[in-house]
Amino acid sequence: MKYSNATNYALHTMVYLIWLPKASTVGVQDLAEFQKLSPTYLSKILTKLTKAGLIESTPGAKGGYKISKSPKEISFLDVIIAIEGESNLFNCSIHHNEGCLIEKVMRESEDNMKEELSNRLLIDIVEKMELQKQAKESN
Amino acid sequence: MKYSNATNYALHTMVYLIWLPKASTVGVQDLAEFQKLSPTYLSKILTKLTKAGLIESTPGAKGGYKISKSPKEISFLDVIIAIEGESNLFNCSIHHNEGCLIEKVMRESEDNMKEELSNRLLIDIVEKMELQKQAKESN
DNA sequence: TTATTAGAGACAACAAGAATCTTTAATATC
DNA sequence: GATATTAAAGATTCTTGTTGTCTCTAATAA
Ligand code: SF4
Ligand code: SF4
Repeated sequence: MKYSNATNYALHTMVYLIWLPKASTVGVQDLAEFQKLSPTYLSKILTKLTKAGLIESTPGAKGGYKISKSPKEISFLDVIIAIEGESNLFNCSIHHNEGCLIEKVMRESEDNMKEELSNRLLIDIVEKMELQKQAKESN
Repeated sequence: MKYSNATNYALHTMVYLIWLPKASTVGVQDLAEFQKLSPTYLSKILTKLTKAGLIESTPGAKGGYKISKSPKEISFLDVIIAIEGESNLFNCSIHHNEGCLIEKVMRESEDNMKEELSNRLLIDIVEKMELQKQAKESN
């Protein structure tokens, strides 16, 4: 059990887009080159992010992607769900039993992780990165 | 991303073994029938649990499996690691960066889940199940 | 010695993920 | 309106890991 690579790529892309100057769009070509990925493959990941409302896309010349304005507060969980879907990690094999204690523990532990992931915003770590960068430059 | 079915089977088996009267062994045949599984397949799962030290196996006539005496306190996490291994959910694709903030968040959230899973003991839910059963019978 | 049971190995079936190629649709610019 | 540019969708292949079966070997109680 592990996250798909697509989730990894999506997180990197989102951080990059947030780090970018606002209102500037960037094409899938650049994003792919930045991560050493095939543009068509990354395109599918970006489409998922778009459908989840995390980024906006405009086709045509001078088009590309940019961060969706409305959610200035995009959490890690938002990105993960956009890629992995929102199904549970643990699902009962055969006879689903209402109020089962095994399931309860598994779900609760998963919720713990999701809780943490929903509280962590991408913008926070981007800001930290910029601080680190500034500190380095002032050396 | 989801738990493998093997983890599900392993959890059911462990709960069943703990629920069983102590020191009584049960063969893979019975355990497989109980879960509607092929014995040979379940056998592999049981071998993993044995190697992890969670259960003991004795071959030969009147042999079978029983819960390992020493750890009366087997956590959910123990079972999960025995099956899924102990690799991280999130691992960096290409250029691993020391002190990366993305990785940090992902690891911390995962640790949250594992923390919860390590605090939950199988024996606890077996005891709860027995209480539920008694309550039902006294009706 | 024999019946019984776990364990190991090879192997097939299947599903999901990763990745590429091709075609289509939308849009800014001229 | 024509054209260049760019996202989106579809089909398809490749790879990987899981699931499951079959067969053979090793250990052990009776
Ligand atoms: S986890 Fe509980 S509800 Fe799910 S299959 Fe097992 S016993 Fe049934
Ligand atoms: S998560 Fe961080 S350390 Fe890992 S590949 Fe991405 S940037 Fe590098």
